[in-house]
Amino acid sequence: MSLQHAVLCVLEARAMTGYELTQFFESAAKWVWTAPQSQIYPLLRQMEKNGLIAGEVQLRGEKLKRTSYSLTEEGLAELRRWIAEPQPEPPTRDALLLQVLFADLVEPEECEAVLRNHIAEQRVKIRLWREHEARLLAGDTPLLRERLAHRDPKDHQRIGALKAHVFSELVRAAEQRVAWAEEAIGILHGG
Amino acid sequence: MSLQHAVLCVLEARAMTGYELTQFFESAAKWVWTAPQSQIYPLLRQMEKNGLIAGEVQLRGEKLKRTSYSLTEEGLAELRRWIAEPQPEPPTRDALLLQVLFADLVEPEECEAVLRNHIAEQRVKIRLWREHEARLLAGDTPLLRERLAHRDPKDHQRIGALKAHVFSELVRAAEQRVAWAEEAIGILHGG
DNA sequence: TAACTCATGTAATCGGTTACATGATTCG
DNA sequence: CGAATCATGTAACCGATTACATGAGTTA
Repeated sequence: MSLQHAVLCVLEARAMTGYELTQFFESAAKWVWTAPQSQIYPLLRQMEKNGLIAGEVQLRGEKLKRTSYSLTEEGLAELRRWIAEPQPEPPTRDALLLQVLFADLVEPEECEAVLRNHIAEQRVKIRLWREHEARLLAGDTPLLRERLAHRDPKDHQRIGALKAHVFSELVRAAEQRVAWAEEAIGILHGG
Repeated sequence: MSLQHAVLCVLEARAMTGYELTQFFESAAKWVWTAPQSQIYPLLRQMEKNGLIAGEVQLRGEKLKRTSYSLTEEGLAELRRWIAEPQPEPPTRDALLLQVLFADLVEPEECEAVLRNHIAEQRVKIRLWREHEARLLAGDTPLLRERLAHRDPKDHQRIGALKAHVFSELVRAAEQRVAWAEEAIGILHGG
């Protein structure tokens, strides 16, 4: 259950409600972890039960309650432990590579269409990640600001650079993938 | 259920038993799709029920039966359909990137250890994939030979090149990842 | 004969996906 | 007033993981 640690990461910046976390994790492509709304709420209750986070019920209007969750000491300790521990590498399961591996079963044009579709999707992601990278380098995302607020100012630049570096990896990986797909199209047509 | 299509891919080369398929999909790192043994047998029965594959019971010795599965017409048609259809891109869920994103919560040395561990793992994979790539270019893997046997000889070179290109992507992606991790270590120490 | 490989099975559990449901509040 | 947003929930299902179990055939 690694969403748990992704949630701990986000809550380290500031307390959030299930709704806010949902928006965060459903804005899929933009970030490094994704989760649907239906996973968030049960997980939050479970994490609270385990003492990793603490919920504070607030009132909005007359009847509407919302629960804002924040990290406990225990939650922060668990997060630190997790960050410093090597995680098992996920098994490879890549549908596109499988499709290209057996591309000789279909017409070259069919495979080319699949690859071009992939290229287009990667380019969308590249654009989003690049924007995010630039904003991180400028120290300009809301979450980053809130995190920096309780860190030593002399570390601010380094922290921002490290975060931006993460998104530069996403960008470079996607660019590499685009270049590869273009080469594959060449080979398809007997290049 | 995409393991289904990975199984169809493998069976297109030649008929196999559940045991053979298990070995194929459990030799994890080497290939582009992974699955544990417990997934294989139930899936094969289900695929047979759906008419995608046909099982032929063979005898080994007195009592020992084994079932060898091969593609049906329907299975091949489904495989062709799947290969030519764009697959939804998997959501990003990258533990290492998450760890580096929040590396400022731990000591730089702790994060460096995680990154060095990652680099070592990538290097192992790179070596395996490179070997496989070379063998594919030489037309030298058992499965490739069996596939080429029932394809037009004038296409052999192109098919091998395309398959090798897939593994070159795995290699390049892993190399990129290594380079990135090394840069990250530099930034960690305030470079 | 003991160890290893061949060969097939099941059950519990987990994390994630899809889909549906409900009601309050705010905004145009 | 109606639409959009805020806010939380549940249930069925799927693919994958872990772990355990069984027995026949082969080899040293």
